[in-house]
Amino acid sequence: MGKQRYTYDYPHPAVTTDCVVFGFDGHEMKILLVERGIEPYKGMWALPGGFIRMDETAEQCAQRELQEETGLNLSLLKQFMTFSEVNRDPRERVISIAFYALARKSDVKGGDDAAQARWFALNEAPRLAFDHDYILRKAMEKLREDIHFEPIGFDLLDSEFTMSELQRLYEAILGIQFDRRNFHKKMLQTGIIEEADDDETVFFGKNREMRSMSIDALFGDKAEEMPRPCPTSPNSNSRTTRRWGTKFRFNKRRYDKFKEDNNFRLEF
Amino acid sequence: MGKQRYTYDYPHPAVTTDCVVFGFDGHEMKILLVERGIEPYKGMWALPGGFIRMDETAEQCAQRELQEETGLNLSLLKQFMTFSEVNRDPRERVISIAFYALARKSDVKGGDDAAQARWFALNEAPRLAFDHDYILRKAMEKLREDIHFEPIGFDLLDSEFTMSELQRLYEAILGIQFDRRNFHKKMLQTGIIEEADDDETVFFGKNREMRSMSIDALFGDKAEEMPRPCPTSPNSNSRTTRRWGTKFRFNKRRYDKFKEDNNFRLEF
DNA sequence: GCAAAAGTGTTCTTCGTACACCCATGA
DNA sequence: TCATGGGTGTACGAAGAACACTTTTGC
Repeated sequence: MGKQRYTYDYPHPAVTTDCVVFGFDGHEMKILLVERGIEPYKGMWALPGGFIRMDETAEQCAQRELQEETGLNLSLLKQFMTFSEVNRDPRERVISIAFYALARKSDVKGGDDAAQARWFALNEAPRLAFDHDYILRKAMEKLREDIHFEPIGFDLLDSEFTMSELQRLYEAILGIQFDRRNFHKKMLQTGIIEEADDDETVFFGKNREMRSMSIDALFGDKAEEMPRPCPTSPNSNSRTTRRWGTKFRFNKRRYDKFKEDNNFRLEF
Repeated sequence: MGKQRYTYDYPHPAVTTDCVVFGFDGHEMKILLVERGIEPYKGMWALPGGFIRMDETAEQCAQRELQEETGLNLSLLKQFMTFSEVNRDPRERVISIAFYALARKSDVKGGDDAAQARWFALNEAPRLAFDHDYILRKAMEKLREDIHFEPIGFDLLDSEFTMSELQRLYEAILGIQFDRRNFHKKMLQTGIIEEADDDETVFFGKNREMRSMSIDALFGDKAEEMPRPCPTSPNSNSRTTRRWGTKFRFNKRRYDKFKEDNNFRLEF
């Protein structure tokens, strides 16, 4: 059959989505790139993405393209900016709606169904096709902003994680160093993470009187009567007194309540 | 000459920009709407905006359309979200890149070059065409977020303003009430506004030691040796001892420095 | 003259931040 | 055994938040 063509009274730009997928391997931030198989920029690395279809939203398009090109199926894609420079694509006028997404550690390690997709450490990424370097930088800026208000860090870790992993993650995203003790206290104090040791919910930290925490800084304050594992009493079920490598998990329920209490504003 | 038409191998959506223009009359938030002169939604109110041209960016398009439809020429348009629902326009597939902008009090009062443009109080706005009610709500959410980090409030006031005006503005945007004294102190303490009384720059507040201010709250703290107009000494040039209606102005230079000192993160 | 808005300081509480030592693990 | 990383608490200073009375202006 003959090639179908589409005609309009006025010129229309093409519209694509591009997706910046962040990952964290426990030590540094990674991004997922695909190698372009066709011109333009054939052979260069680029953000996964592609042209929007007429029957899908930008969100659906980004998710589909990500799945097709990298094998990753991430449901939480966050739109952060639309790029509309006139000559950003040599073929024709292309406007790109950009998203970022967060992949779990397991995705980063296992990953790469698609042969042409690869994880790169942020500072080892090659130059990208089109204006994707710029898009990437904007995504990183947005991620830094968002982490002040959303507990996005947890989407980058496995469901159970150590406090040090969490701290390294925040340090990697924000590019600053935290005091270990202050970070630990601050995180517990919010009440949105809990010890994952036993199955029963141990109530750590105080939950009341929580206003706003300046993020800059995720550090402690005065420890206030928090129940702690007493090392003297022999813990029955775990024979080896495991005091190291304590695992924590994110408590979504408590986070939602916390946000509600604080007028939906949460600042780490 | 015959009607020119534009043809593509693959279907292309139409792309528009829409612009949410906020204003503040000293007491409540306003938005600028235009009445639609053509179908669809003829006669309804809508956000100013229109189709993008092939030789302009989305930002340029938004600025141009705003000028054409309302007579306002605002240079600071902030892109906040792109709307891509499949059926948001009955004519064809239309993707809209949305911006918000801030107009000064004088623009709100004088305004309306265009016959079909009008300012509405936020809570008195009619139902809007297309999905513009939704876009408006998203713009308001974004404005609330942004005010934590940017001194956008000042773009809504004239260059000189009273502390009460500023407070009413913040209260209108954030939907909360502040303690007058705490607000006053907090604002001066940041050092980014100064008294506009004399021409000479009076150094108000302290500029050092400024980390992060939780916004929720723009209130005071301990007053710290700030030079204040002494009411006993007769002020020479103004015969009437004017203690009320003190005007302030925004100090951009000091704001930039402040931001730099704080790693480009500013939280009110 | 009365009501409504603007101007101004102090105190207490909470939070941020700096800081040091011990224990476990693995090379 | 030595180096590295994890685990834990306290004390001080800054910032947040609550609070009342007086002066002016406009009706």
